[in-house]
Amino acid sequence: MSDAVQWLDDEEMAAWLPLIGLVMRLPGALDHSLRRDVGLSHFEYGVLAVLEQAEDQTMRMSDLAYLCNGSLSRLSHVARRLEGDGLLVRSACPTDGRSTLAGLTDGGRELLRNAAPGHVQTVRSLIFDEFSREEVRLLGQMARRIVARIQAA
Amino acid sequence: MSDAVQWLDDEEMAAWLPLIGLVMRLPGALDHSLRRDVGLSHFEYGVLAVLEQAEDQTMRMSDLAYLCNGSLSRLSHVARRLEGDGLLVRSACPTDGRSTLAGLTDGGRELLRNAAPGHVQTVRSLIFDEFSREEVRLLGQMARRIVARIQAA
DNA sequence: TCCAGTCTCTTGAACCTTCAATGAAAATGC
DNA sequence: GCATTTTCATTGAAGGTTCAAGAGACTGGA
Repeated sequence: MSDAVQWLDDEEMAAWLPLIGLVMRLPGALDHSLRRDVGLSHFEYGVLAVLEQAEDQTMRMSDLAYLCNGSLSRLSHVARRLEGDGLLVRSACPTDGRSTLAGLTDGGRELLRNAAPGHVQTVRSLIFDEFSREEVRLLGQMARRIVARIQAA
Repeated sequence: MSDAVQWLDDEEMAAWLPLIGLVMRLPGALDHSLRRDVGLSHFEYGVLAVLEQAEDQTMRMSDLAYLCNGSLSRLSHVARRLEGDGLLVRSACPTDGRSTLAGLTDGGRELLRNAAPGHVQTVRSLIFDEFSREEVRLLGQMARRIVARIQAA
């Protein structure tokens, strides 16, 4: 029986612990600065930001959830709150009766315009000020490969 | 006035989006497999795992919270639940009346023994099976630098 | 010694996410 | 066509996290 566990060795541990630290602390850090500056969580900000890039600033809920790295249920709850705050509108999809389209409102656009500079500055100070061009490329590539693994699982 | 925003260019975006994807999806993935296998969240598992490595398998709540990448409040709530499940005990610190010591119970040790192999396997399949030795070293180093930035902020 | 300030931890309320159930519409298979 | 299955989205409940407040214990200076 070869069910012996291949434990993490010291080198692997020395990489794993900081990685866990990163994934556990970064969302909180982003939440904190966005909440302070514009009263939004990072996920809420992400929803609006993704929508802004979309054609007609409109997108199906499922696609939006996928691009925002969240569950459809989570997005649905968040969309209800954002809609209540006048930052987003939902409407029936004309071509598929099952789908709902989420669209950015003028209020949503304006909030993004106010929020974006501070958020970019936060992101720069946490990430891009620290790394060289080449390191940034590498970091992105590694993150992409891990996300692919997660999605495959 | 030089308050012009230095937006993220394409290369930076191409790194930032996957990194966000990573930090938003990895905790959920770890939660999911641990919840399925042993009924614990990743944070709960982390609390027990950190305790296991500690001297006397005992540690002050604040130190534990720090090493687990969570707030003291979060740890306090979690410790109450873990204590209720008999996985952990809290006791007064003999040398500092403000502090509380958290210690691993036999039940906690046993649960860890059951949970660890599957968890290591999950981590391997998501991270270490994907990267070379050198890449792993780099990933850890980058994560460490970002965490340092977060803590400095 | 005393007291103001700080540190450690807990608590309850508010809020958010997850999970499972549901309903409606579209696609599939016979 | 019709029944079945799958997809899309919402909902309410359960459970977890955050935030602000507060209790108790230590510290250092007057």
